[in-house]
Amino acid sequence: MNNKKTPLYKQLKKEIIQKIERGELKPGDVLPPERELAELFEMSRMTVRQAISELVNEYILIRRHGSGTYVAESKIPQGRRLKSFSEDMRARGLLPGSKVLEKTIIVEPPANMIADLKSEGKILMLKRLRLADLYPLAIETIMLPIEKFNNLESRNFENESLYRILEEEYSIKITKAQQKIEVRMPTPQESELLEINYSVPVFHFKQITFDQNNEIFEVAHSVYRGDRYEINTEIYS
Amino acid sequence: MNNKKTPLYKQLKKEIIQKIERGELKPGDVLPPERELAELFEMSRMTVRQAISELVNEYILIRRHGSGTYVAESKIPQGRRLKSFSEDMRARGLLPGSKVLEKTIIVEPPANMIADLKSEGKILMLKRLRLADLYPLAIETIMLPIEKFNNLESRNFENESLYRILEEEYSIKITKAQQKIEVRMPTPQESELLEINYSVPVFHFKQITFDQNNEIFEVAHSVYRGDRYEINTEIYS
DNA sequence: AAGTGGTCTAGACCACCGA
DNA sequence: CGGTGGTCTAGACCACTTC
Repeated sequence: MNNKKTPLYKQLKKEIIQKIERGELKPGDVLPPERELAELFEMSRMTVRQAISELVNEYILIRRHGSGTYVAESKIPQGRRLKSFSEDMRARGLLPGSKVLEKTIIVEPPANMIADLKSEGKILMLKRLRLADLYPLAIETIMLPIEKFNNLESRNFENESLYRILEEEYSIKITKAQQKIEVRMPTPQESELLEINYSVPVFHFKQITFDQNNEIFEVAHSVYRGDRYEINTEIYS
Repeated sequence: MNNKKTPLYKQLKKEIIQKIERGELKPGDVLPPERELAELFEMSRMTVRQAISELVNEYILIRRHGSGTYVAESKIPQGRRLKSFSEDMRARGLLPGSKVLEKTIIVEPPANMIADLKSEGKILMLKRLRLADLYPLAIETIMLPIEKFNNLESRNFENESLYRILEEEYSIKITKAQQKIEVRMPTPQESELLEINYSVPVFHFKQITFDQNNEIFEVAHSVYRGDRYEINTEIYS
């Protein structure tokens, strides 16, 4: 057997996810029946069901009563995928751009972000104006615990993708993000930076991003112009 | 026993939700231990756990290992499931309500909804003011092709769930919805109905809903107060 | 009819929390 | 320590899909 501390159903979950990642199971493929998996992995059917149930909740598998369990067609519904600003813009047919407004190392995060970043160490704060086809579209403020990312503060960020750097050079895999979306009026500073009238409302996104170990590695606040941005999404029952 | 067709765990789920709705269980309250619920409702503990697990997934309950199971506080993030207004409110710990503003049968849908409803027949337009804890929170305008739903126009809708009627009496299964979310300022009529100042921005949701045959059965526009509503969501890579 | 997932039982032992 | 939720078993029968 494997690690005795890890629950059996989590081991099976991992096994299935890896088969999907390695391409041995492709979208639309059928999984072996639950009874067979139980025999194969030497666990009871209820334990198999717990593993599968969690994967179904994560939209990775789909159950069809009387038919079988299948790998979901598109793991995550279109428009609900976690996208970087650049990816998002490209998907909308716009040219992404970036202008660094601030890049500082701080000890205390701002009051409105402190709740999520109960950090013990220093924090890199990166504030960027985000452009779409050369026009300002959003203001993005990102907080990263600098202790996890040696030398990250020396990077430029003007035209580099932060997520690409984290993934390729710091082996961070982004898995999940929690997002709150509010609507409000812009502050005077925001309306100036975004070049909008004070009467144009904005989206305010507050995002907490998790890595492969389910640890928070980023807290981001973004303010988007309400007159030039809309959210498109698909939801399922 | 109750209805023999309904699974036991769903009966228990309903029981718990009703206790929350009636105020017998308030946010932060402890549920009876699983073993006690099992005895009380004459079912096995695993069945109790299935009911509770689903409510935990819907962010209605929270489990604390070694301590107990609690009713979630209203600020807890909600999932990415397709929810009716009532379900959404319940998940936030608020009491849903409804007031019909308009219920008419029309031939031509309004210009801003026509694109999605290339309908050949008549349309039922239902406009409701949606309440949370008795205060106005949203204005919802729903268009349904009336030819598909015989006699639906005779229903009251004041305190009936539209989705429940469609599901139970017309065998419609809701599978998917496409949503656009914009932010804008309210019209004078909207700010009056929602009881907000003209300077409070609003969310504008435009939703197209699909049934089990992937056919559009509903087009809905909803306008939510920006000062009292926020979207909570999880996204995955 | 055969095979699949859906529901359910009556136990067992482990891991964590709080007094 | 006792009580809680967390994991797990080895069955059983039901409901649905597919042939």
